[in-house]
Amino acid sequence: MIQPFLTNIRRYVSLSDAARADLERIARLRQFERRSLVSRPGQIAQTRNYVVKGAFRSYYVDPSGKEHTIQLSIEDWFISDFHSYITREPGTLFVESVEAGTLLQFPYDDIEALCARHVELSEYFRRTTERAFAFSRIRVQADISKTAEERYRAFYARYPDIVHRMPQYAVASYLGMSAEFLSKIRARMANGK
Amino acid sequence: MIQPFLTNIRRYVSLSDAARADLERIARLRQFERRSLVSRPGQIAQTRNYVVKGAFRSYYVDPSGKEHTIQLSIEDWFISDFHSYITREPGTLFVESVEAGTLLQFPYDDIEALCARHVELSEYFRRTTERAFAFSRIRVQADISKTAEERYRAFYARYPDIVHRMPQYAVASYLGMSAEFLSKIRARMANGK
DNA sequence: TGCCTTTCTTGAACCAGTTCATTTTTCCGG
DNA sequence: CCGGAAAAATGAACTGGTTCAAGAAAGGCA
Repeated sequence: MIQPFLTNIRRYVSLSDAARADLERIARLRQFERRSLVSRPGQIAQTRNYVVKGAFRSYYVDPSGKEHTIQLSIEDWFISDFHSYITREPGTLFVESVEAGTLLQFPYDDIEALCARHVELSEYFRRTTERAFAFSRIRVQADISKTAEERYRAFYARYPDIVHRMPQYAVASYLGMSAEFLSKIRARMANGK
Repeated sequence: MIQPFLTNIRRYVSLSDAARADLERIARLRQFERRSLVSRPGQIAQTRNYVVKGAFRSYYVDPSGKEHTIQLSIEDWFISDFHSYITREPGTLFVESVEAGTLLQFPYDDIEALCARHVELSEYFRRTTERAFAFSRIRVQADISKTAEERYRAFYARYPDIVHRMPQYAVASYLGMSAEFLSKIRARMANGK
């Protein structure tokens, strides 16, 4: 079950047997039913979560009660309240399974200890986080001068599987528009384009 | 001149003499006049840039010619076209000095070699990037349900020095509003609040 | 110091996307 | 495979912020 994650790591660094054994020792495999909570606001996110199977999302409920989707993740991605995980402060996000699925969970303290012990793990997380950060910035930059329709089209073209597996209102709020407006965009697209 | 950067590093890891010496060897100190370019779209960002002195900003010029400020940095922060630096692809941002200032520049290949050689450097960049990523997400999340005026008030309360040192249109586009609208917000605030 | 370019201000018209309310469709659990 | 609840669609009224245009102030440099 840990194989896909090891494959992911090997795309960035070469993994020693010692590091692999240590990772297997700290990893916890956890199953989630459809629509169940991985973590909720107020709790400190204890683990980094790698998606082995399923579809997950994180969202923020603002003071007025509106939901804002922060992240959408399927197989071979991570999902968590990352700010809470990093700062060790109570979180602000709901993390939930959209479908039934499985997460590989890695506790914070264990990961920190392993990064200090194995350079390649430190390097793996350094590089992947640098990439994630760089790509999140490019995404913001690309979206900044797009209309809502252009954002949806671009997202659909790049991640059709995510669009199909997530509820439409989650996609809408991820793309920064109301559910109603996304519905109208889709209606427009279904007709004469 | 490299001292402030070393102090920054020591907030996260303990730095060996060997690593310190290696860092000093690869660092390049470079001066910039007011309003000069650090890098421009089309070029690959060759270095990580630490601000020793001055005020810098990066911005994107979209297809319609509109400027969007991506980052505002003063002393003890970094500034670069990070996506270009990480992916080694041609950049999309202008990086320029707002005031005369000095950057400490670290070439990509040298940093990669040093991170492989010294775990503490890998750990320093891993931790700081994780934090930067976590805080950038929290900022997006906090701003998502704020009006333009609330975003400006929050930014001004947290970074008054940045607001004073940067041109107002740069702050406006960093906060995702037009320069005209920020001007109106400030007029409103100057009057009966 | 004074000039000239850049930045900031102000006002009016406009619009992309929201909000609210209702109806229709989908889909899941029993 | 059916009943009910959640999700999606649709329409009408509205609004926070943009755009355009033009004048006032600021501030760097000769």
